[in-house]
Amino acid sequence: MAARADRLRSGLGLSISGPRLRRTQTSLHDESRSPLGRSPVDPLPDIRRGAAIGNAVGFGSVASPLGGSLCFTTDGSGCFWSEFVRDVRTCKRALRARFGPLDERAPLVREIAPQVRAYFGRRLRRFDVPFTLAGTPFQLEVWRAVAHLEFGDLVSYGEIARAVGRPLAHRGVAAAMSRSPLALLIPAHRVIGADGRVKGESPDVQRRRALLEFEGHPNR
DNA sequence: GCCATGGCTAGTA
DNA sequence: CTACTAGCCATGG
Repeated sequence: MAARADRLRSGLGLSISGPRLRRTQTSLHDESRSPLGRSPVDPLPDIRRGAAIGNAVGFGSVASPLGGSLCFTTDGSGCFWSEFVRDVRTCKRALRARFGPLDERAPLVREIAPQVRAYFGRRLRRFDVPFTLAGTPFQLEVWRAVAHLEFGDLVSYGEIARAVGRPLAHRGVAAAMSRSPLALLIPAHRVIGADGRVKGESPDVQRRRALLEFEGHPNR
């Protein structure tokens, strides 16, 4: 398991990779072209919890320099959902309706929030947090591989496909990306087309572009 | 199982 | 550079 992840990490990020941790200040506060890509209320529909229900669901939010905030939820063993939202209150309301009371002081929340802040401050290369993911075996492998990408890395769908041992499954990788339950924490924005451009046409691409710009890759 | 649908790709024009 | 084409693949209905 670990061997594959390591192989992946060392093998990735070289072909299309660009500058790392370079300082680029951008006008991401501009709400007119909001990078959030989703309405404040719709992020919850497809949350699937992988673990058993026990304690209250943990909740955390961190204001983002891209606008809005990154909100996330945790259960006993890991983070199982994260998304950029415009309005935290609305998000919390929806989450409570779905999961009941939220625990904003859960240990995992206290562990993850600082990392998110560090990322926004450009002080974090890669998130190191436990996930509770529900998905097909293929999705889990792909998500895990992508989670190893670091700040500023760029790889193609095909490279991820090769990394998980399915050299021709690039389209499957794309599908898995679009279904990732963890925005930012699983850095799907670092996976782009082999031609070096951001793929897709949903409003979601704006957010990925904004994140890439934040990480030093303008004009993608 | 068949079919449509994508955050795809490499090749060709 | 763009446009089109024929492959390729994991899901979900």
